[in-house]
Amino acid sequence: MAQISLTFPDGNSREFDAGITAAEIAAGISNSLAKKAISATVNGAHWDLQWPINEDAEIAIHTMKDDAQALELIRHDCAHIMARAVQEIWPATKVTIGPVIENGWYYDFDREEPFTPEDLALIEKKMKEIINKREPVTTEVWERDRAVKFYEANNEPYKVELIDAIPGDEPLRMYWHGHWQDLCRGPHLQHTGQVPGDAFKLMSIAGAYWRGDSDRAMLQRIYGVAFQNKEGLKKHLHMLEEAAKRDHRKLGKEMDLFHMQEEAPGQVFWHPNGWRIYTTLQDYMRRMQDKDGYVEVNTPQVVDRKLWEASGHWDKYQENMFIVEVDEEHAREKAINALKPMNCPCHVQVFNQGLKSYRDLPLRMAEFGSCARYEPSGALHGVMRVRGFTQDDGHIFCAEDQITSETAKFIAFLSKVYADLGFHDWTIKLSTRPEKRIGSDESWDFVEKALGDACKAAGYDFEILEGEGAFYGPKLEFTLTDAIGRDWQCGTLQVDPNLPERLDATFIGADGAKHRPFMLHRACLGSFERFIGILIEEHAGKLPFWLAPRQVVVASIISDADPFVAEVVDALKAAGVRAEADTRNEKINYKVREHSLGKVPVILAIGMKEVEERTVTVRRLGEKQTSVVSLDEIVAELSKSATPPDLL
RNA sequence: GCUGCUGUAGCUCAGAGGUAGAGCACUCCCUUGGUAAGGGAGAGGUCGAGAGUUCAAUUCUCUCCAGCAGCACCA
Repeated sequence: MAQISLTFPDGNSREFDAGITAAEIAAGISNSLAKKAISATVNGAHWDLQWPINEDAEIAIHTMKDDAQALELIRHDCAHIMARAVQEIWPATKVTIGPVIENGWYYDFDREEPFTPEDLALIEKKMKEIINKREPVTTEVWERDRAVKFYEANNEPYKVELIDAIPGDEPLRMYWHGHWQDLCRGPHLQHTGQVPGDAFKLMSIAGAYWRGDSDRAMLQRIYGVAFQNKEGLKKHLHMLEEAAKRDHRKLGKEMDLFHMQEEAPGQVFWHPNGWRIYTTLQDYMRRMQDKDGYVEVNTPQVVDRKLWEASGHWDKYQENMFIVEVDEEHAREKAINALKPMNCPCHVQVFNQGLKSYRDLPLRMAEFGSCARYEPSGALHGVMRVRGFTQDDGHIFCAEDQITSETAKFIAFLSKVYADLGFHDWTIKLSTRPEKRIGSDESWDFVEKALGDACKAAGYDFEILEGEGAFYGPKLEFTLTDAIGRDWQCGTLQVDPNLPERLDATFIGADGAKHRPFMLHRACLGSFERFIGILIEEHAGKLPFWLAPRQVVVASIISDADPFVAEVVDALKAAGVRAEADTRNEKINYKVREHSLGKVPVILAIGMKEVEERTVTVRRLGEKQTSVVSLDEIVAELSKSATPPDLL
């Protein structure tokens, strides 16, 4: 028998017969390791304890203490155990796939009857039974024909289709959890009892297309989460509760920021409080862009389809545009317009007015452009995904040799804005040429390199998303991570040589000839609607003072203090602070509770003591402790807090 | 758009084949109270829209609209 040499994590190597399994190696080390082992890593690959090892390798044996491997196996075994449970309860159910995802797994089923929330409890109970049986997990490699015949005989057409999609040279692996069997890449645990029965939970049922294709069958997906122990599960469920508390739709109502209604689905009715945030943010962006050399423009909402045909949007996105038909009395033809879904074609029209010289470039054109897109109904989500929104849009018209420096300039701009808004954790992704594209490879080479170089020059690393670019050019995507670890793609910068061509934008070069400018599409916040949603969730409603719609409530403790309350409010307002009086006939407890729930950052309480001393008692949101400060002092302090970061 | 669920007072929700209820909010009265709900009274609803079944529908059925979760989509 051939010998192989295995190297352990401590650096020691030992000889073994080829074909030995990690389970056998573990057993050779100690009884307890044999029991505790869950899987191995063999030459970097996650390896099932049962799989033979046939060549020299570096090997490590894992136990539940190895988080990454443990979680993967627990979740993957949960998927199988859940599928087995479902088929035991409803034998006619067809199985499809069940991968591990963040925090858990899902499994897609084909079954006539829909699953109900009550079914989840049933399935969980059955899963616990299976776990308690501690049945062995076993695996075999099967011949293709045998596997296909097997699944055909068992009426599992989805599995047959999966086998067809697996490349011919890959072994087909069958796994058994007790008597139940599934086609699976593996690896898996040693027996069902290794899954912690108290650390998983079935979460929800949802529809999902077979193979993610909306033209194919709609399956039923069950989601679950699983961890190594009860505490992990508890922590996760707690995190979900926290996320629910931050939901901008809930906070939007509680803080009286905005509402939506049936008559205008996907569009926001901004209330005074929400509009405060919006205008504060917009004023800030306007100042920042102004400082960064942008000119601001404004372009029409309703634009004839001819322009959209010329830009190419009509072809591609007609379905998603709001169409406006105008039947003018004397017009021969009905005019067909569309609400603008984006601003770029209009910006090219502005650019095209008058001859442009190379001396005008780079021309940075910005618009807080209100756009309308007919988003599919199922995509709508609070203010995060809407049909009417305003982008902090901008287009930089430039020559090819300005792309790198303009990109670097934008990254610096964006980094300042994100920092001012409290986001320090963000990343860049570079999406490169897709399969279907226009333009020469040389031009793609150049532009992709320009974007990458600009990132590097600015000191930022980036991840490459191969083939994810737009058909006309590559793009940078800026993704920020919020306080509870969720990622939001906000900023973008896209190089576009196509639209200037289609809409015939030109400039006169130093050589006196006409040249085609490049266009850089760029946005920093993305849309105000969505970004405000993110801000609300990031801060759980407790916005930084300068962005808070209601900054200070001055509350009287006794009505004799009312005149001084009015004086304090006036002084704060004069100093640029959003202050309001609360002189209602209510106790201070009541007022504090109400304004705390309303996320007002500062409450100033005023009783007779304060009136006499011309002071205020300050209570900050989230703090129980109060402090007494003179009127002049608090006005100076809050006036500073209310100043936007770019004006400090 | 697809699958499933949901739609009752301003908000959060209960309820039932015989046309509705709670708490909070609101209005009025009493209370002037020192940091997360003081007491009392009152007003408030075409039960998402339309059609059907029924003696009778807000309740059952169908269609539509909107929302929620996920999928698909996101120039």
